[in-house]
Amino acid sequence: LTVSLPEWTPIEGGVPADGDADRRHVEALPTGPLDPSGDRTLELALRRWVRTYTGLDLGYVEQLYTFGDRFRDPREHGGGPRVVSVAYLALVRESQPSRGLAVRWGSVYRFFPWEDWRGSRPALIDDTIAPALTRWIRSAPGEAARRARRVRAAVSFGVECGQWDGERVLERYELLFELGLVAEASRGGAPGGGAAACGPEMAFDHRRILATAVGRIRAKIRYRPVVFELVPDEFTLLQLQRAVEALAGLRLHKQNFRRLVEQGGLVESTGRRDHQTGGRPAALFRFRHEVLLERPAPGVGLPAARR
Amino acid sequence: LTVSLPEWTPIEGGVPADGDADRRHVEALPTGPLDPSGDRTLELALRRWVRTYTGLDLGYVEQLYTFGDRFRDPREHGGGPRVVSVAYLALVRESQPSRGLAVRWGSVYRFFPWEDWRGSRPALIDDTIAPALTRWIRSAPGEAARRARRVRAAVSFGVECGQWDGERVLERYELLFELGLVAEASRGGAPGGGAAACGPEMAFDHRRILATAVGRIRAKIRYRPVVFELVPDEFTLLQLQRAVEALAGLRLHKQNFRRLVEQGGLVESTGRRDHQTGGRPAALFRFRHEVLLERPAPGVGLPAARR
DNA sequence: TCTGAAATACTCATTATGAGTATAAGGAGT
DNA sequence: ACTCCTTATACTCATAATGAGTATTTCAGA
Repeated sequence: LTVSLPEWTPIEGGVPADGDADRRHVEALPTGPLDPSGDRTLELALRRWVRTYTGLDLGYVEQLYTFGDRFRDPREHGGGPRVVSVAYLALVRESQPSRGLAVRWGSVYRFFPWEDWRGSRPALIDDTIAPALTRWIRSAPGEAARRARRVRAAVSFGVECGQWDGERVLERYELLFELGLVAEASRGGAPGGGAAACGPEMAFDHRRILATAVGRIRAKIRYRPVVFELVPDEFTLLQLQRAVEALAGLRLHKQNFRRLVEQGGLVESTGRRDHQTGGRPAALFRFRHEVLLERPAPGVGLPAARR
Repeated sequence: LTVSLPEWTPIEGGVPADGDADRRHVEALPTGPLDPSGDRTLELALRRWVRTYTGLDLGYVEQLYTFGDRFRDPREHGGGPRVVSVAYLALVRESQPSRGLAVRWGSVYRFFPWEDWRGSRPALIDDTIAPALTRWIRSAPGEAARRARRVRAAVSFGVECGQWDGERVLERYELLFELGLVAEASRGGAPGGGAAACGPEMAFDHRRILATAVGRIRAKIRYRPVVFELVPDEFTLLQLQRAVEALAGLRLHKQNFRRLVEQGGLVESTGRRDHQTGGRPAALFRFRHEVLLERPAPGVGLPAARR
């Protein structure tokens, strides 16, 4: 699961001029201005922008969210205009932009180490986050506030009751922000100090945007067959499973995944096989587009929770 | 299921001046301008606007979608500015705005008669929509286009395979728009003529916005307990069911609904009973907030589809 | 006290899900 | 050719969730 990262720190409202090149580089999402008299729709404007600056022709695109808080661009403090950004989420197959113009791919989970449970429960949670949560709960003013904080910690991180809801990415990020555990928190007036305890800093509110995107795609995968945007036309079931796992941040039961996807009519065999697997060759499958006609919400059904 | 409708036709970017009062009234959603130097967040701006113009203090609010097509406000043709609207969806209990300042409630299904299956399969579908779809499919240029249209009709309206996906509200609206079956289609250059065959006209692209909202809330109800925003603090299970049915546009099996909501831990009895039911008095329930701690996605689980 | 109307309680078959065990089919090394 | 390692694939089985009923209870009002 990777995200496109420009080599330059984008300035909302424009691709940076050469004069900005020596500014401190902070990781950021690619952004660009909207030409009001330009494209017919926002989505077309986005596609054109991406084609221009990365050479990539986007396939699957969905509008994510519109971010319009005051001071999300700190230059607003100095009299700069209020910057409202309409964020889009695109799924692309390429591992590299076709003609990478100052853009590269980077792992999403580098910015959200606590979201990747594919190996095991991330150590960061027990080492850093849980103690900070406990302190935060204890330091609440009054019993009612303490209860509220306990509930919030439990819902977001599944402490105590042992539930982990993969889709609450944004809630977790915002809690960590308040706890001062993400680097950009010190900018916003929250109790800073934690510095880069939980992943590297991102420009402006871009980590919030990315958290929104991860949460959205994790939810979507359940009821729309969007994974297929991320695998080649022909794929083995394990490839498909790995893609789902990357999105969900979870390991899945291989046999059940196969049953789900095969008996659910999501894929059909091509008859060919892949011999690069290291073990028994795997059958190659393709997406069955007809499933869209048959079932209202054909997703890949992740396990509801982890205990 | 109702929607707030201003008595005036809103002008994007402002509450209408008195001079506009004699313009032709077209049904519309309430809209207002964003003061860039005003509220801290878009949501706060929305809440303040609604409080000012309707006296209503909104509870549940979620950002819906950002609409930014060119010419969605036709005055753009005459040199007007490009209007980008960030739409929000709010759920409110009141049946009337507290001090209804030129705003009233109206049924959503008046604008989407084909979406209400609570009684039975809407006659409009067989009488008007299905024949138009058939003509539209037949008139496609070439076999490939004809197949594509057949697929689209089948997915959206569940013709042939008999599947009805309640959440595809927007897809259906857009298809009817292309078919010229909604009144506002004639404005957009589509083959007009159908006039008000499928519900009354709405201003600008407001019916598209409303369709987006209905689709969104129908999806959301499955995995978040949002229905409770629409019923009193204490309610009978039938009241709750009626609220879900209004959103979903479907009749539900009463006994199974009870089982779902009761054994799912979504509600708890208050001990009191409602004697206004006409039959055996119904127990009054309240929402169990603790369920948010226990389950990751506590929705009300509608039946997947209708055959 | 009868009756209609709803609420509530059960039943039952079917399907979906989570977690395994067992077997098959390749490659690499001997 | 044989062994071993690795991955793919096929089954099994208990449990939970779902869809569709039937049966019973409890009220208000005639």
